[in-house]
Amino acid sequence: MDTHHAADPAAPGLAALAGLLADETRAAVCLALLDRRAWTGAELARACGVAPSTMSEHLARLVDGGLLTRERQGRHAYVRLAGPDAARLVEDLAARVAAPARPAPGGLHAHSAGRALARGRTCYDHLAGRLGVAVTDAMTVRGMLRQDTGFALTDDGVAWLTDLGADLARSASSRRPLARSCLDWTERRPHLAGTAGAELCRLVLDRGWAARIGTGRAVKVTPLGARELASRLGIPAAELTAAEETRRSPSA
Amino acid sequence: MDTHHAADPAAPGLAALAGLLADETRAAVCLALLDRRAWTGAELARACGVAPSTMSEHLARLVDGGLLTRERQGRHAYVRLAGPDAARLVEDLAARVAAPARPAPGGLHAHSAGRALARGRTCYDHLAGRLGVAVTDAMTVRGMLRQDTGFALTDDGVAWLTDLGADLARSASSRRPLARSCLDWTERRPHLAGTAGAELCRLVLDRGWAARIGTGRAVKVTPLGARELASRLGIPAAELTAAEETRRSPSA
DNA sequence: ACGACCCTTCGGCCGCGGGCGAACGGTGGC
DNA sequence: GCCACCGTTCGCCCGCGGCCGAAGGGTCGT
Repeated sequence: MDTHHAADPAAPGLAALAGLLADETRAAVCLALLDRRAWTGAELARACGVAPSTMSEHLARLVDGGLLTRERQGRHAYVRLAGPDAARLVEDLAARVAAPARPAPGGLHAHSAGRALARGRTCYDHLAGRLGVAVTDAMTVRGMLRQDTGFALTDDGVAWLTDLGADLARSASSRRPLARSCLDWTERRPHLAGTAGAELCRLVLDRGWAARIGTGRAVKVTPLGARELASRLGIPAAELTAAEETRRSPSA
Repeated sequence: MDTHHAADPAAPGLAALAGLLADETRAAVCLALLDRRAWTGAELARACGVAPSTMSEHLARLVDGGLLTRERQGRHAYVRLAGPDAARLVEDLAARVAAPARPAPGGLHAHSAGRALARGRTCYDHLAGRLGVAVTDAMTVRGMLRQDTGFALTDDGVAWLTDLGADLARSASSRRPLARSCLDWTERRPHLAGTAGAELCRLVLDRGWAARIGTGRAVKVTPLGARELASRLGIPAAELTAAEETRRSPSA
């Protein structure tokens, strides 16, 4: 008989899950896929600097582990994060590790792409960066979001989003929470995620209040969006455009 | 020059963090340490079925990675989870993997220790198991906790906990949230965590409303505790003792 | 039909790291 | 002072797995 000691039965599963992200290339893949787009193996191989065959094996492991899904279209095989749950796992772990204490001028975000990402981006399916944090802060100040005793929309917040045209019943069948906090890795501050965050992001992009920059995660508030959001949130439009690199305090 | 591609700079850190839990022995260590006690290396080595020298190396890696802290006392070196953040990381990952679809009779929790753990236990510093879920559900029904639009205590909930003697200002200086949701790995349902959950757990144990069974994580509601909690939560005491194995629906 | 392209499989290489036992130092009990 | 015990370090073995290039199969464009 094998000496099977009283170790927690969940240990093998936990180790297997962690093992999926324990490789630098696979971690880079999951981070890249946070943009919610479907990538081909060749694209990912190029982005990570490994051979297509190597990437193929990594993707097979990630798909097999349930983190990614693959959909074949003709001669292409697109891969994307399996869903909000998988995205959240990657976000959570990444947020815990990315501690660029201070994005000093000349430092990490000196290049324009980095600055654009810091200004505003999507975090899988919701808004992040200074844009996401600014909207979240404004909603908190206006009593739509309660962050002092947890993280939940108020009735006012639900009404505001519904007025805006958000379909908050969407995918309510799943156990995904309506509102949850997601820690921003540039701002180190929480912003709105969950189905409400996803709906808000969808609305903002659909109406042209913000637009994607290029093909990545970066988004930019449009003049129309700055006007509309600022008036509906009761804040100066400058807080949303945030052209300058100043940091604001949360204004408790 | 090396071919440094545009892979996310956070990838190495993410891989390193995941790598800490990507080994079965280290995963078992972290799960064992969820009981919030300080273990010696020898104890952990015995529990995991590896040599003391092997365990020593694992612990060194975990301490170095910031997940564990070590405190020396005489010829012993005690190790414990570094704090609520580290505990949360382990909890989150473990909850995502432990999917014992149905604790059928004769199945996973057939033995008495497993049944005791399913009834009630601590999850690092807050209550979990059917006990934790029952209290959380009761608080939700009584309007002390709002789960429909996120997860936050209501003003009533804050007052109820304060009346009970909870010191909710404790460690408010840190960024730890007052209330957050923690997914239970036996019940697959959320229960109260965060500083409020920790305070509630501390109160319940201090007043003898529940007592630890043996030296592990399992806790048992005392008759006094069943009376007190039931009357303060406005539910039948049977919901807390939960001697039988029935499952209740959340009663939205 | 042919070539181009994408993905996958396979064999081979190599380094990382988890495992052990032996040896060493530090602490406390006798 | 001696021994017992705990923890750590070291050398060693070995297997897993990340990496590549070569080869094969599938799909589309021409």
